[in-house]
Amino acid sequence: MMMMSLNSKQAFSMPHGGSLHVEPKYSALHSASPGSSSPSNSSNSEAMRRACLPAPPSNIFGGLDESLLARAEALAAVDIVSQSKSHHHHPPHHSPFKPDATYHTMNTIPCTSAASSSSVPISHPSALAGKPHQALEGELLEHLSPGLALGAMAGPDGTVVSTPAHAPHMATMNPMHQAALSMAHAHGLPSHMGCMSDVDADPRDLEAFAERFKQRRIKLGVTQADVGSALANLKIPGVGSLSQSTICRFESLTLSHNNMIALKPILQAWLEEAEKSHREKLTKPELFNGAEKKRKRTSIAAPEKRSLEAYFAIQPRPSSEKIAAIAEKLDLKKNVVRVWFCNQRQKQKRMKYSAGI
DNA sequence: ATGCATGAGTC
DNA sequence: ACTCATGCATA
Repeated sequence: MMMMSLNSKQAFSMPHGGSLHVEPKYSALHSASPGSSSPSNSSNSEAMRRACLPAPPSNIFGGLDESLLARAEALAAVDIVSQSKSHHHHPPHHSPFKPDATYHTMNTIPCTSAASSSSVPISHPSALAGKPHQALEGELLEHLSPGLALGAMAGPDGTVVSTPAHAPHMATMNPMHQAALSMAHAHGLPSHMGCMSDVDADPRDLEAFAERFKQRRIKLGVTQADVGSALANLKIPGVGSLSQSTICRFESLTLSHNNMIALKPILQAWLEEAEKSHREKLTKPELFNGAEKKRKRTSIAAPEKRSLEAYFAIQPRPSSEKIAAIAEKLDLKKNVVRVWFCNQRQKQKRMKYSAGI
């Protein structure tokens, strides 16, 4: 049984948790941070966020609650209307199943599929709305117009990526990083490149490395999935395999800053190993296999998603009750809604210098 | 490439 | 119950 595929992941997790504000190491005077308010970085960033978000100073919005919500809904509605563009040939797919398709099974088979492509036009629908709301409890739901959302046809197209064209940010974000992890240390490397240390955490370097990594990986004819599973063969203490998803996210810089930093040395180690092996025409395609059950992925229909986004813009951190209410309104399972909000928050935070928030 | 989900560690 | 790192499933 593959029992190692589980604990190996935790190797990178760091003990920073939510608001653990420690590890002030690293002289914070590397690269001047741009004007952009640093997104999320290590340690206390979370604490700060929390200290800022739940700030319902006065009820200046008291009377605006409704209008705000209405606006959110209007936005969602507009989306629906302005969707029938011109040429689109897609059957208005509506979730055929009730939002209850969430069966899961503990499947622990390492990646084995292959799929790799280039071009990474990352575009994220960052909802930049930070109105500290809170007084919109019951009303919040009273106003939602599920009829509108549900009634309107689901966007026939899958192209919902209305990239808000982010500015050509110059990178160099907050250099408030903490070195790599304790374990997972990259081993001695040839270092004949003379331009990178495995312990640096400069976003610019990360970006550069990710790019080089991808190119060289492709040159070696290795897929992201291959890299993921090959990682286990490196025998680095505490480092097991990773999924294609993670490799992909690393290459596209869609991981958190900390995560990028933690993974870099490992992937760098792999790259060097792979190139070495390649030179000597020696490959070690060690792959395991396993076959178990599958998991059905819940699919939230476009209309519901729009409503969720509208709510998110108003209140990114709804209370449990609110979540339950929203879930009911949208006819979704509460847990699905909760997870959706979690993922949405995570997306907003993920690395990738989003324009100025 | 990404959406929805799980689980460990926190708070 | 949340954040974070990850992963399966899927477009």
